[in-house]
Amino acid sequence: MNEKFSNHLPENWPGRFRGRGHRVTIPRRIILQILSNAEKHLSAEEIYLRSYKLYPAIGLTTVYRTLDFLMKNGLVMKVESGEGRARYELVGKIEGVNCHQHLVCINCRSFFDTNELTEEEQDIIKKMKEKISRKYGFSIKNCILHFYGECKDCRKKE
Amino acid sequence: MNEKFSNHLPENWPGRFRGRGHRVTIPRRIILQILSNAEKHLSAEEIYLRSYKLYPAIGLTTVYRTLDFLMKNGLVMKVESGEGRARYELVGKIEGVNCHQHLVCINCRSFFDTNELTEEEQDIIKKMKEKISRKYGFSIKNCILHFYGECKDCRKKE
DNA sequence: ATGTTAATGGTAATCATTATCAATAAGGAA
DNA sequence: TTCCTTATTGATAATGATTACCATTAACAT
Repeated sequence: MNEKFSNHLPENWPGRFRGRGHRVTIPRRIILQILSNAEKHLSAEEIYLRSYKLYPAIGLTTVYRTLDFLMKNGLVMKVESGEGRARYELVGKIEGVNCHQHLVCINCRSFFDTNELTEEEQDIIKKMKEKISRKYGFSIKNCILHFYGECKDCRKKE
Repeated sequence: MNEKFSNHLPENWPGRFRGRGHRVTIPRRIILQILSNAEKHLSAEEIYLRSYKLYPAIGLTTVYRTLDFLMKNGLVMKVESGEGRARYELVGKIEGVNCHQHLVCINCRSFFDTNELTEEEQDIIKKMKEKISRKYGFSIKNCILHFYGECKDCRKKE
């Protein structure tokens, strides 16, 4: 199992929801489960297909709505990187730095997820986060470093 | 004039195009001009509206196609940050680090562009870029650091 | 067990982006 | 300069992801 994708949910997420007038529903459970087992970042449609296997009553609309809901509650991050559709990933740890890197090919749009940050680099980013957070009054929940360029295959073909 | 947005085009971009069987056309000139004068990152539609003022014959399709063309030729970077539409910015310097930061509100989707990197931080990112570049055979042309969170206004409203 | 209302799911609508294709114009050759 | 080839354009239609709508359902506080 890829360590990078072994994120798990915060201890008592159901409690956090119930306390705020939100409900713990089957779609929410299922989608969180799928995201926490995912081996890569999934698109809404991929999540829908996997949910459907576990719970055929689910609708695509609900998937979108649930992802949005989870995002606004700090459990999920939405990532758009030029493919024409968004991908979603679980935010494993609310506290602490969680900034990995995405490589995007500007030609074929292929997409790699990497995690090459040293501790020193994570630290720099953490400080950056705090500085910007203070300055703009933003409560930053997550970050991603996007690198745009040409992938190995596309470079060969030119 | 905001220093951050005073990027200008590489010296002889028309020559670079002509040498490769590409043509220097009115839409390409105009769109590059608009991007190089832009005070912020523009969406395709915004670019279209500004182009239209200078050259009403232009079509929206051409704007999209031209942006794509300029992107693949390393002059423009496309950025998607969860608004539902992409934004485009000029790549001022092909060489050198050019990694600024985008703040995106996961609630109202507002978008800020900042440039708070110290020289030390730019340096760290440059090294990261080179490391990843080597490891994955990617020719990285640009990067952006995305911070996701809640903006000042949305935090007040809760 | 019950009532309130948050949440769901099917369908239709929206909106950004892309495909198509005939017409146009950039720029090398004569 | 004029002509020819073909890269590029622009209008329209098509696509595909995401969102709006609304009647129905089901969490969960009481």
